[in-house]
Amino acid sequence: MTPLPRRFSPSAFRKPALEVARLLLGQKLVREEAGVRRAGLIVETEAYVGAHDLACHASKGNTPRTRVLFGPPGRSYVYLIYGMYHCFNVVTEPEGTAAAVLVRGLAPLEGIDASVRTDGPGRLCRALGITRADNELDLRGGRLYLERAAPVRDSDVLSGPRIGVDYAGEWAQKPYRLWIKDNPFVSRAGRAFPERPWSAQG
DNA sequence: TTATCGATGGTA
DNA sequence: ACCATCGATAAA
Repeated sequence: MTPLPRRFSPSAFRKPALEVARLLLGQKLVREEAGVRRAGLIVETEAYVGAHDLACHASKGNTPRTRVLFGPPGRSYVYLIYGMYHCFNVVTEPEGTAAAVLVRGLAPLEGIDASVRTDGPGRLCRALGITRADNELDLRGGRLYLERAAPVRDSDVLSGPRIGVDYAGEWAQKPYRLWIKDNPFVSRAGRAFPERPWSAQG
């Protein structure tokens, strides 16, 4: 038996963002720069399901910033938020369809000091050194990539509304935020909101 | 513990 | 003007 490839192929991401958001839970995000390797397990994600999703940046159209969302799956979408922080996404769906998964929480694995927090989309980018220079990267290789790691059971996955998208009307209420139950590296921002088991999600 | 507020700059 | 955030500070 040959071992399963640890890298994901782009076809793993050529599917609806909600499926990819589920797939990414328990997988490993790795950053290598100047011979330094930093990595963590993904414990919290959010799906931005397409241009019709008013919370998705692609709903503003194909612009210099959002063009990567309309491109092929399996690439990074990194943007600056509030002038100070970065958010890391994985582009999903076939080329021409714009969707992505935001990574919101990491459990530190390698090369991250214990005093550095990795819960929250801005903090995890800071911890790994992800910036806009990492936008539009093919996540199979190079200095930023995903690896197969720890499978997560459906019974350990919860879902709830996405954080910070109140402007998106009814889209703000959809349970497109997923996280690993009881994991300490899940941001606490969504705690006051209703949550439901992934198994009830369908 | 929760609530509020300012920092800071790309984007449209 | 807005923003897929964070950290400091205040109040309780």
